[in-house]
Amino acid sequence: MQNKPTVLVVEDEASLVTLLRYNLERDGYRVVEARDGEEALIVAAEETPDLILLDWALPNLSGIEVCRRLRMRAESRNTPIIMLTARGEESDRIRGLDTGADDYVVKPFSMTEMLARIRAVLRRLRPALSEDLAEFGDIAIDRVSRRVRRSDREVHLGPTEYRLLDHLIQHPGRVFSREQLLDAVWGSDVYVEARTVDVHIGRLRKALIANGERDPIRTVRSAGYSLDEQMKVTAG
Amino acid sequence: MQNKPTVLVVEDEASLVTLLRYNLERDGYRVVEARDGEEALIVAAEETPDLILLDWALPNLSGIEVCRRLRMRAESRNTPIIMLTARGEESDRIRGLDTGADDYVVKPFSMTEMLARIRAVLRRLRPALSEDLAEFGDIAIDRVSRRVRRSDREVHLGPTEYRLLDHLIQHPGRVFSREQLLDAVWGSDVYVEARTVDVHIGRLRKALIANGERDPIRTVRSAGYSLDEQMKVTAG
DNA sequence: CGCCTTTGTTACGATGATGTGACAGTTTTA
DNA sequence: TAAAACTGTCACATCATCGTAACAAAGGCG
Repeated sequence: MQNKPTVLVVEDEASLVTLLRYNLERDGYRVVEARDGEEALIVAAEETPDLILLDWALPNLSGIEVCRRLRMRAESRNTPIIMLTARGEESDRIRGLDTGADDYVVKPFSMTEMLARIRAVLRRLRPALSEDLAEFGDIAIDRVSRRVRRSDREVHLGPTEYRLLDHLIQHPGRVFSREQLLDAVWGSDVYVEARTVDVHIGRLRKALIANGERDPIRTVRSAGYSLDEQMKVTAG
Repeated sequence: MQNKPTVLVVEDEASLVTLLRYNLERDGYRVVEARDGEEALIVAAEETPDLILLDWALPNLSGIEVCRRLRMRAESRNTPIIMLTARGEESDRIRGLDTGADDYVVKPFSMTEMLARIRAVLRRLRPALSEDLAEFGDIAIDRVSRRVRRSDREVHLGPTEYRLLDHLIQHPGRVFSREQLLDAVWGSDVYVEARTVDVHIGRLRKALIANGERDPIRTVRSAGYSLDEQMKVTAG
């Protein structure tokens, strides 16, 4: 399956969570849940979601407080947040969006509108995610037709190698540990050996350099892997 | 390719209209114009455009009001609408999405971005509006007579296979998951096994390659099916 | 240079996804 | 109303892909 954007839904009303999950998954997102503020902070750290839907009224920690704390952490500082508020709770702070949220939606909302908001926010803040086409040097990956090409040559990748490349290409140059890659590409719920990542990196390399091209993947000893930004300039 | 999609541009600033028309036509669209809200409603009814670009600030009727009214009419209920808003009208953007716009663009915008948005919205929402004739490589499907032919040979398809091909051909190259196909072809309310899609894909293939022609359908392991764009160029 | 850690690579059994024929039930056609 | 067409599901064969262990190679360090 494609590398889906992950959405964290923080909401205590179970029926609403179910509804959101159904529609979000149908629109191509991966959904993770949290019931209250504390859980939200934990899950946000574990999953590093691409977007957070945050209910304003939560048990334990208020939505605003969660929002504030998320904004203080390095890994979620730039994660888009959409606030859910009930009619009548629209204080000026929310209207001004100065709580750190990027948008807000008033309950009850139409699902069409919610999905449009999500697309809009993601597009504004995470262009790489909503792009149908991602390129890195002479490597291009088309997420619609699910094809990978390297300088006019079609490259065949297995599902895992495809997701792996997709993830790497979303953060060019950034080094990912094996654990991070397992979380992002395999999913945080599956248990596989960290060394398995090596094997798939190997398979990905093999497919990408089949024509004697330069290896686009950089190994960072005792740290992990990344796309090699050198390649962009040195490529030939 | 099919008939050109029609785009209705609702905008009172003449220079912007000219610019949009030029670029849209270059990208293969047919362009019709309206200067104000009233005219927009009239033209929308006459032309039944495939997409509407709607300025938020208009003489006569505000963009939001136009949007609301368009949404109330049967013939434009499902027409995608992209709102144009000026910087600083950000909060109105939210109301715009409430009203039923599918996307919005903040002025000033880059033309590249605008064209990309248009493609994205059309790709997401257009299946409803179909041309009478669709072609893909040497395959042609006539929606009026409900006939399918492959290079001068008439191909007989059952109802489900016909709808399946019809859906695939509307987004050539795009990979659909089994679930997406069930939603689109069977309807979102029926419950059938995902594997049923495989069987019908098989039947569709069998009918299409009865004369030993190339298989136009691509299987993407663990993802779904798509029309194989390679076929267009490789076909003989 | 030896020793240890880390990474690359291969082989292989297990798992999972897909293609296809058969079949029973249902709908449409003649 | 009988025949034909169509539908959804299953069973089974086949093939791709997966995860892991094992070993080779490379790097780091004294």
